[in-house]
Amino acid sequence: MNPEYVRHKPGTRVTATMVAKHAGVSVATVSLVVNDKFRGRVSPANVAKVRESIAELGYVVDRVASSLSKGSSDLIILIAPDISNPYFAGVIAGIKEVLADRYQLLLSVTDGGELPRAQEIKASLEFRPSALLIFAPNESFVLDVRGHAPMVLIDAPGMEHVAPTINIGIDSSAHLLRNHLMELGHRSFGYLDSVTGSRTFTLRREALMGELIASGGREPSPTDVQSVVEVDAACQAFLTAWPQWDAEGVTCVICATDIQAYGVIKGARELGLRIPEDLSVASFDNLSYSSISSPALTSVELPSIDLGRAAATHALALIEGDEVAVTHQVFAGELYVRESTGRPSR
Amino acid sequence: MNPEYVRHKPGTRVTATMVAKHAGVSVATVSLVVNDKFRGRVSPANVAKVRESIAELGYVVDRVASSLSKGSSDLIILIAPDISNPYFAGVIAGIKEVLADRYQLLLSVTDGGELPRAQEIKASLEFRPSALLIFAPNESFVLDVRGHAPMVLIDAPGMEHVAPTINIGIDSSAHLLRNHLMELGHRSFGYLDSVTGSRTFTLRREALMGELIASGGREPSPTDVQSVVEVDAACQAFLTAWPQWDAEGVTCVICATDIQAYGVIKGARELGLRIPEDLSVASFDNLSYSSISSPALTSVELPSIDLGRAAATHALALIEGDEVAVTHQVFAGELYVRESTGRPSR
DNA sequence: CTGTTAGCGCATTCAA
DNA sequence: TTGAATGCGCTAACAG
Repeated sequence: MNPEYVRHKPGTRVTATMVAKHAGVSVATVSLVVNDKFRGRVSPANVAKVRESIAELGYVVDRVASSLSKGSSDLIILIAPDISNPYFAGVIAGIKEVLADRYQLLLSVTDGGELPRAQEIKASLEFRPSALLIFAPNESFVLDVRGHAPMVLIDAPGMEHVAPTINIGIDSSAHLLRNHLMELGHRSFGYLDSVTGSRTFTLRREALMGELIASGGREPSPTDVQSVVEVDAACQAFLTAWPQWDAEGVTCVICATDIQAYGVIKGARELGLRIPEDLSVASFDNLSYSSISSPALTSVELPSIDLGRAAATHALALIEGDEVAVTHQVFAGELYVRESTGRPSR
Repeated sequence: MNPEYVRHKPGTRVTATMVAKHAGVSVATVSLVVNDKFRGRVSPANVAKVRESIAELGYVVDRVASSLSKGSSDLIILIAPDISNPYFAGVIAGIKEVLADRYQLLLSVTDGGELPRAQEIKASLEFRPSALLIFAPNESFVLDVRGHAPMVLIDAPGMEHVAPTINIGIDSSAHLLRNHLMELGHRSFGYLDSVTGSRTFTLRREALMGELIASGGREPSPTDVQSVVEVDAACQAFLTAWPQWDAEGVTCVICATDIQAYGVIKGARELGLRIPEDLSVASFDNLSYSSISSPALTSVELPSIDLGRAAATHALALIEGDEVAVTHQVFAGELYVRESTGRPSR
């Protein structure tokens, strides 16, 4: 009961026909004006009249009808598994930078910890997007969807044969981290994985643990420790796993993401463990918070903005129909050594 | 030159007509089946045939045409100023929880630090959304837009007369923080604001500084210290302001957001300032990282998930056309006192 | 139960 | 330079 509100009045919508009538021209003329295609096609007088009428009536183009007519919406859809990870902010920033005003970016966010499902992708396809950017898919369902719209995969190692892919240099990152940890003298490693078994995460684990074990390290049980990408969930997972890990001599815990590493730090604090004296912690992402956490976190940078930029650039090329020479790009990250890793004291 | 790719082939799109022909039925029947309205209207045999054809041909509904025909898209648009603030993740989670599968959530993200502009909102309107959720607007342009679609404002203090609004209890939050800081003995306060002069931020500052000054505190120059909501930007802003603040006896810096407080912590660390002995830091948001920062951050919780839930619930009610009794909700937050605030040593 | 038909609002022919 | 006509693919009302 707030009479002062201007409530939504269905049926009140202003159409091009109404504008045309108001301006004394035809719909075609209105269309030309709103689409900025009137040069040399519409008289200045009519352009002015149409613009006045648009302003006066408060007309906005119906993009739905427009898209139907044109056969495609100027929409690029990003399907991402878990926007709660601040890592995405960087990716999104990179994408938006490239798209500018040419395309609207639509985010289709799956639920926490879930992978993009076929359903999500189908639903996105319904919008007739100009292109699809899919983050960290792991299933072959992407195959079903090919051919419907230009598609670029982001952080999808092992799927380069399916569609153009922008990847993170997991192997080189893992290598950097391994060198660092082995040099410090660690030999027994716990690993906190992400629950979204997407390929990028299994690969982070495999690449790193593979290297560590090949160098003489070992991974004690439990080996299936995982959580969603949230501080508290990761903390819980760590607290549950720690007694066994501790018994088996773990001196270093590596996490799939920085956020989870924060959870481990939190858990370690609760247990009274000193970092890095009693336990070293390292992870992937290098979020900007990692330099001010307590202790500051040793982390491998995964260049988010670059990923976004490259994916968007690639998508634009596909839309334009250009033959794209490079269909697989990899961005390598750097290792940032901070306070959370040190020599094991035992 | 990757021949194995299935490239996007324009014109290949499968339509309901093709499905109908393939299944030996009419388009109307296909429509009924895909929209789950076939009970008692289509024979089981035909339902099966249609479903088979859909699977075989890989048909997906054209939501654009569907929306045009129905007169409305099942789309709810969230216009947000700065998705890089992890605070949004909570809001989005709350919204998605309520919308479930009934509506698609479209995020229209403005550029870093920018407010939702009229342009953004106009562009969103073009999609014929079922509802609009607008985060932290500050301009009266919202007035121009009223009546086009159901609209709910989030974190928009002072705009309750424009549209239904879901707010944070800034006053009570400021009050809690003031009590805490005055009790500790602080009297001279620096304030690091957000650049997006949206009403929620100016209010955070006014409410808090107003109370502090009324209680005998003071705000030294510079008073216009602000940054975007990013760690490094905030760090820079702090480093620039600090010499003067220091000279004028500032013992406590308050930030508009946790992220910015992390920047202050980072800057203080660079300067060799001990927190809280030399400087206390507090802020608004209470992100989950604030409990593991170094030092852990004293912060006022602003309940993000509740905001999202309430906004979505309200939007659904507006869409259904229900007369909504409560058009203005406020969610109060709690104060979390941690290590970053203490008695001033001078 | 099923098919036919008439728009939805716009962009784009094609004539004038 | 302009306007009338056609169709984008689908849904809803209707007639069968």
